[in-house]
Amino acid sequence: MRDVAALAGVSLKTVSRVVNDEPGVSPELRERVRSAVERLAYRHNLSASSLRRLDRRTATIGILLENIGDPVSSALHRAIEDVARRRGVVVFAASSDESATREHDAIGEFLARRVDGLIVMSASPDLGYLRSEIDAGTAVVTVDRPPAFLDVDCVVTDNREGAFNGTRHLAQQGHTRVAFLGDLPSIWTAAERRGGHIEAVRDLGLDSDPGLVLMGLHDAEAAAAAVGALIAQANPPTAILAAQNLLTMGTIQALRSSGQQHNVALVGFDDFPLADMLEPAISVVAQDLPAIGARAAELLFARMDGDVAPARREVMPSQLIVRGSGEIRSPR
Amino acid sequence: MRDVAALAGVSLKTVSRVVNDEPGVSPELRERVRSAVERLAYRHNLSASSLRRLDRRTATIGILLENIGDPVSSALHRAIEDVARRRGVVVFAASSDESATREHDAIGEFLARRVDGLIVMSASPDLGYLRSEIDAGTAVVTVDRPPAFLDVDCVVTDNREGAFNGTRHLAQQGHTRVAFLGDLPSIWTAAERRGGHIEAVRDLGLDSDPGLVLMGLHDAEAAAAAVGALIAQANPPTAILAAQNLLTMGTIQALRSSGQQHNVALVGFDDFPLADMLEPAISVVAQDLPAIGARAAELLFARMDGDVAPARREVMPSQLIVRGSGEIRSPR
DNA sequence: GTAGGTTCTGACAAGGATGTCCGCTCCGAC
DNA sequence: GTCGGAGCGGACATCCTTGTCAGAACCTAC
Repeated sequence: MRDVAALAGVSLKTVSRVVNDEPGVSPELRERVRSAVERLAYRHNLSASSLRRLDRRTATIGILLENIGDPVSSALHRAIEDVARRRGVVVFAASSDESATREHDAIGEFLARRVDGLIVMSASPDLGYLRSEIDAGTAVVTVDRPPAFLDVDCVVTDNREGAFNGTRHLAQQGHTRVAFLGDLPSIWTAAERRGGHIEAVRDLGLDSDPGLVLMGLHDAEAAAAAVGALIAQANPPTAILAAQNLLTMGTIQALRSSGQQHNVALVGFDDFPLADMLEPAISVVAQDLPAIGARAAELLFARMDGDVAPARREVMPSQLIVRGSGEIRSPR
Repeated sequence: MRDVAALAGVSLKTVSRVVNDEPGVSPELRERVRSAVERLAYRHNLSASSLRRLDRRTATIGILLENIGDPVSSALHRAIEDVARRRGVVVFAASSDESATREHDAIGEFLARRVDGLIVMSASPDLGYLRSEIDAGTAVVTVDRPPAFLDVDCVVTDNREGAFNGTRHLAQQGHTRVAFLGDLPSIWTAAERRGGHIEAVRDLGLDSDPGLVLMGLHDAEAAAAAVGALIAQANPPTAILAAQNLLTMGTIQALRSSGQQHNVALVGFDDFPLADMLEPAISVVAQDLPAIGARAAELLFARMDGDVAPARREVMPSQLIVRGSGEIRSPR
């Protein structure tokens, strides 16, 4: 910066004025400074700048998702990026892998770099440790799940209603024995979806066999094994609600390998590419991930802009997409 | 930090020593400082730290991919994250959407925040502008594509060989009219894959009808339309090499909607979930994305650690996965 | 008792930038 | 001729840390 000032024949302060687009610099001088910047390949140091400036902003946010390599997380990430980019804000991203300590560590790294805000798909049973950071001015919003022991905005899908609708849809095809496959019960969405399913079972008078509600399935293999066991039993379910992306995949595999894909009805949770190219095509309860991500980012930026309204919980609807697998009728 | 020092009854420097795990502090004092840090919820400011310290490191890297929401980019991102995390390095991520200016802008934002390194899937026809940054100490590695007009490490798949193998595989099933669907010709991988295909056509004496080589297809819809037109023509191809993720999807759609999925052979590029659940299951040329991402990150960190060897180009093999669609034999 | 070494600690400058404040020049308007 | 305001410069404090280096405290050995 000193070199730029020297080359342009102006003072440090004037360079700063030009770099920050502050008024009080004539167009010619502005141009002279810019060309000196160009010539010297000078790059503004945002760290030093944000250290000094009064608002202390770094124009940086951190996002912590379950796994930035999976379709759900990366769809959210992309949506957030688009909103952030419009404001010149850059995004740190990390994966928790559903580990509270990984999450805690990653968020610590973000905070050490003085992010202006955090968007978190929390794996932690207690986000209370963020309270002091919020008091210190860091904005926080959670996505996909509400914040535990912390009063901040969140954006979630109506998982309960989504699962309810999925099970009801299966009931409408005549099924009474509907199995439910869920992720780890510690995950809020998994518990909510189970809740919605059980509600539907109760309200619609379906078979409430507890052996049909399987939780703790976290990947396709576990789901496939569970489905294999389910359909091999004496009184098997005639329909399945697979309440997560990977569980749907595993269910499809298991049904096909046992040749039951046209006999056992299936509704998945979360849409995926080529769902309509399978035989049968897979009916799903779809979340609107781009909308969730974008909304979370908007809420975050609103907070950063000084919004002090009470914490909001925004609930986004899910959509049942009918494709075939969910419309297989009960043989009984 | 001043408050921590005051509370612990030590000097600023001693707090710094504790925070940075430097030697020369007695265990009792260390403990006293730590508890003061805890009590005051003090958090080390890495920006200020990297500003002051001699190595000027921020423990931050930036990665620029085509689209962090798509499976290829997010798989690379995840692999890079895992390597970075082991070193306590945090990752900025952004999408170029194949726009050189978006890429340039995003990289500029990274550099203004003084990233230690960059991993770039470059959409730019000229990365020369990074030379001054490299001289200034920023490490750069490209993935998926080689760096244009810049002498840095890169990690790429052997696209040419992959496409060659795909087309040869189709030829081995008796096909002589093999269509090629490629992405924008400005994308290096697309051009390479076309090159591999054309080489195979020549070497194996296949029909070299230029009307069978379609480039500039960037999404599933474009591919579907192209395939629709191809198979409707008088002398249609009997096999298709779809040289990109989305183009494979579009091809599957088009073949199914015309009922030709069991008649026209198909080999895709890039594996995808449920490829083995389709009918026919889809044969693909698969890249090892986790390996590419991890390797790129390792090269980057090696450079950051002072490796000054000449720039390397690491070429990773692809793998032909046989599932059915590529083994449909030619009717002729 | 002194010399010589550890071991620990703190004062001070520096890193790249911004905010504040004052002062100067120049120009046009009255 | 005076005045006001725009445009610019310069000095200095400050942001939060770390590198340097001098010095204090303590021990060991002769």
